[in-house]
Amino acid sequence: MNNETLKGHLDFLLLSILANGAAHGYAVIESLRQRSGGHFDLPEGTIYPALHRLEEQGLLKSRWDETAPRRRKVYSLTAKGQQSLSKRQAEWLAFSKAINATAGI
Amino acid sequence: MNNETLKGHLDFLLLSILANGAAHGYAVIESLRQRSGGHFDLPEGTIYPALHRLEEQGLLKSRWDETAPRRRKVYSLTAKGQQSLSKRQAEWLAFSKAINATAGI
DNA sequence: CTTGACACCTAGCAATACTAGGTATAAACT
DNA sequence: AGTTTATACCTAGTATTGCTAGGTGTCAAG
Repeated sequence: MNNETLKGHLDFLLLSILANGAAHGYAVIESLRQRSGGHFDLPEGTIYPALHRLEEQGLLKSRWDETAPRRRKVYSLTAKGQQSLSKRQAEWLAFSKAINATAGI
Repeated sequence: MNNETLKGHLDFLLLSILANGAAHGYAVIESLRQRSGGHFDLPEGTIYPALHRLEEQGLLKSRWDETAPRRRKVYSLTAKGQQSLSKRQAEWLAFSKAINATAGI
């Protein structure tokens, strides 16, 4: 909720969302909310800078969709982004396993 | 590893460790390493400030053990800490579930 | 014609794990 | 005897990052 638990995991979520197909920022927010069952209801000030970061790192690429009624910046995974996603998924599984083991769950 | 994935989850781990019995800081580091299967090999500069923070918040209490060959500051859970642990465990379960759902795992 | 949903953006804040340094004792090795 | 290693504590400063709080603009609905 209002704590810092998401830190370091947001990029993984964004890459996961975009692995299911290109999407613009606002739609990413909506997907995050729906697919997490309402758990991840994140403000724009969180998502947009994160998308910019990932693009700057070469994990995402974007294009402006001018055909839509409103201007939209559509993001999609690069090959490097796909690679990073696989790596991050493995890291997440190891991380959550380690937490569970440590916490005795 | 070297990323920020631990952020916001360390307190939960520390409370979990100390729920199994009082321990001093150096032993907590050792427990974290062992119980996580080597995944959490955390530097002292991470653990000591975190323990101080938790004590300041009233989740831990400490006493100096002078009987040991070297001086040791032994931490144990308070009632408030026990409560917080239960809450954090539920939050962790919800969080990891939400991540898995979002990532499609 | 104003409210709300859509759709983008950024400067600064707050929190936190970590780096890099420090002190000190006991055991083990050379 | 002297040096290294493991034990055991500490803190000032750094870097990253999610978020707050503001801003701009379009379009549909009331």
